Amino acid sequence: MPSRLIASRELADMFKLLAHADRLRLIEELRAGEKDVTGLAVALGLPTTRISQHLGLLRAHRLVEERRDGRSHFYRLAHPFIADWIIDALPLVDIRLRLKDTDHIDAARALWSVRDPNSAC
Amino acid sequence: MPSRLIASRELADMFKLLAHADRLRLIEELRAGEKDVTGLAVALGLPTTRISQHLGLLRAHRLVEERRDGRSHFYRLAHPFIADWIIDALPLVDIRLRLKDTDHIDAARALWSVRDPNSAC
DNA sequence: TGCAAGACTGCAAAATCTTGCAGGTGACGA
DNA sequence: TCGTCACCTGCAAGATTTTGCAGTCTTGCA
Repeated sequence: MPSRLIASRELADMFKLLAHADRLRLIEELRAGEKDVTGLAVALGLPTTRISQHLGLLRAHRLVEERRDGRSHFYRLAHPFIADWIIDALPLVDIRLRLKDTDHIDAARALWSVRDPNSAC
Repeated sequence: MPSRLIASRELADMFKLLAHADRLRLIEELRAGEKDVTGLAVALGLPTTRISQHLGLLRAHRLVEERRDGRSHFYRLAHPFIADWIIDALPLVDIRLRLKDTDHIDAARALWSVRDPNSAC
């Protein structure tokens, strides 16, 4: 099989993994550092079961790493660079929407770019 | 609705659009310049109907633009930057696979990065 | 040891995507 | 005008994802 085809499929798999708002928000949360499942569930306002399922996917594809401490499971980004790369896509979202007013994209960029994401909403 | 949530959803929509090997290959083909539907179908070895459907999606989200000339419809990338951004993700694919041997990813990077993609396979 | 907290997994229903096919539109040439 | 070429759209079957729920596992603590 040609390299070109392999690369497309592998890339598509990774895009598929990121093609869910919950999982993008998880990556965003983890950008600030490791967090346990309950903490993430509270931050996103979702049931822990769902968070756990998403984390299971991200973990299976080695985008996050797990550390256990007592009863808690702490997760962190395996490669924080991915968060920066996602931020790079914001201009494309902007374009895609063809907004006259790009304020909320700018706001989002600021939120994703801020040192401590939890200081803003 | 918070900006953060909007951005996640819009980003997820765009990732979803890119989460298909055929569509990634279309973007790759168009990186070299505009091409008509039949040309793309031949390049990818797929039926024109399917190509047309994929292009319809990409067009609806303004990732490609169309120009008609006689019976042919020529497509081009609305924002060629997207192809560069996709190339930036190859290291993540690499990591995701945790390959001992990254040769075929290197080969893919070379293919995506080459000036004229049609000179290589 | 018994119980509860924190998290994971399996499963099935619901939602979403993909794909081929049948049929339709507009442009070109005889 | 008629036929063909290049392409698009609608639709339904099939495949894949998402989601909630029930049940399980491990750890900490009394």
